[in-house]
Amino acid sequence: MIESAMVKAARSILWFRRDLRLSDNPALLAAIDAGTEIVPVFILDKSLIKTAGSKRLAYLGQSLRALDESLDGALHVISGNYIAVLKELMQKYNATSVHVCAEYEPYGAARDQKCEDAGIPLVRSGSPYAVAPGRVRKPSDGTPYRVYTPFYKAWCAHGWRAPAVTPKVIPSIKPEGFGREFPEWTLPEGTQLTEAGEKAALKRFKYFQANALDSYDEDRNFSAIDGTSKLSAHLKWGEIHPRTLLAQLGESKAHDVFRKEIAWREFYADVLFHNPHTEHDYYAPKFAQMRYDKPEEKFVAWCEGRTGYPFVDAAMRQMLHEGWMHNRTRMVVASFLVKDLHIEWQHGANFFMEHLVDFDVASNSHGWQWTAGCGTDASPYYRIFNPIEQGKRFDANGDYIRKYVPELAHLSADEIHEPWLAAQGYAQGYAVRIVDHATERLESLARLQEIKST
DNA sequence: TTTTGAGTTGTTCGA
DNA sequence: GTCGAACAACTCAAA
Repeated sequence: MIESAMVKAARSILWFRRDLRLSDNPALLAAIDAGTEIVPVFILDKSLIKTAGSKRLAYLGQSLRALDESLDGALHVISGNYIAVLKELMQKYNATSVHVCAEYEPYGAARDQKCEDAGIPLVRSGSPYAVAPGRVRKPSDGTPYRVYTPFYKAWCAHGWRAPAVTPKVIPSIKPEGFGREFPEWTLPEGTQLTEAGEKAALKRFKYFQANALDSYDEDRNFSAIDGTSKLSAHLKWGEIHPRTLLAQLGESKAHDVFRKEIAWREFYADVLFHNPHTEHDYYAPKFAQMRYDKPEEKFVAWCEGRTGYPFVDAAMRQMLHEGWMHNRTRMVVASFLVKDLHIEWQHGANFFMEHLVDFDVASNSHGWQWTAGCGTDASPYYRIFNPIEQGKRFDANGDYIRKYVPELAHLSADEIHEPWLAAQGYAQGYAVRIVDHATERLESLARLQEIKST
């Protein structure tokens, strides 16, 4: 009796990072278990703010407000160096442990290591994944997988836990006279983001389940259809956990395709965990030897969505406007940058990092590398997206283009993918093509030829 | 150790 | 318009 009372007298800190939710949160449960009271905190570290663009920061600000509301105003939000802030909090509240959700990507893993080196008693519970990076390995020799399909099979066979319970009562300490440094991040004029927070995430998942999940295998490719889950930002910030999603999936084709998308996120997290340098470097080193062009005027045109290729420009403007881009068009714009403009993937990846609300370092770096052909799967050298054909195939009516490129809104479905063939194609000031796709495709193949078997 | 089959998302050309 | 073949060679996983 006395002993358990003494154990329970401890206070614990719950350090939120990318797990901004209360349900299915093992670190929260561990923190409650470890102390009579918990101190929930989010730390605004400079390095976090430096790498996130205004849209991601605005989303984060919203998500923190939502988390604070569900904690009944108990969330401490503090600017400063994470080690200094944690030490201060531990002293102030006489806390003996700091509970976190483990992180595995280079920045997060290094940060947590620094905390431990500085004497912070971190207790890791759970991870942002159904299966933590490093767990799925080849049975033959224990090394990690480098190919997706066998990884997926092994990942399924490994399995995952059922979602954790949601605590009924969270005995948290409210900040008094400090710790309420909620950022006033505002959006650039004209931008519009999806709603942030755990409630919004669950609402979106339910909507997706009711309206799009059963036709996901087909509809997810069409950029004008709301056929994807749009859960990426919620997953990025941990407003919902992949376990929660997986627990709701069945065995149909459509459900399996969605499960595979979740597994892609985990595969790339695993690949980056085992190869931290591939955050910025080539997974296939020989691609570093290829001839590339410097990011100059054409790169700027790509960034601003005025390449003269309607599908590419619509996609880039969608990202600038919403902080999100459809999966299909992410590949199209990436292929265009790397194979039509011959610019290294890192420039595109950095631009995505600045503008995507859902930016995830593993998915981003390896998604780009897949398109560039230097990533994990041995991409056939001839896989070069045709931006015109992709538009015709996946946005046949041109609705997606019309929505984001008003200079083309007056064109019919037959004209909109090739304004250069339409009499009124440039009547509203649309940009002239910066390159010729057929020419640049051949150029790209020629440059690839130069690094063949080197 | 050797062998074999397979590898997210495409495009073009010619019949 | 539709359809199948061709487009390199290599690496990986597993038998």
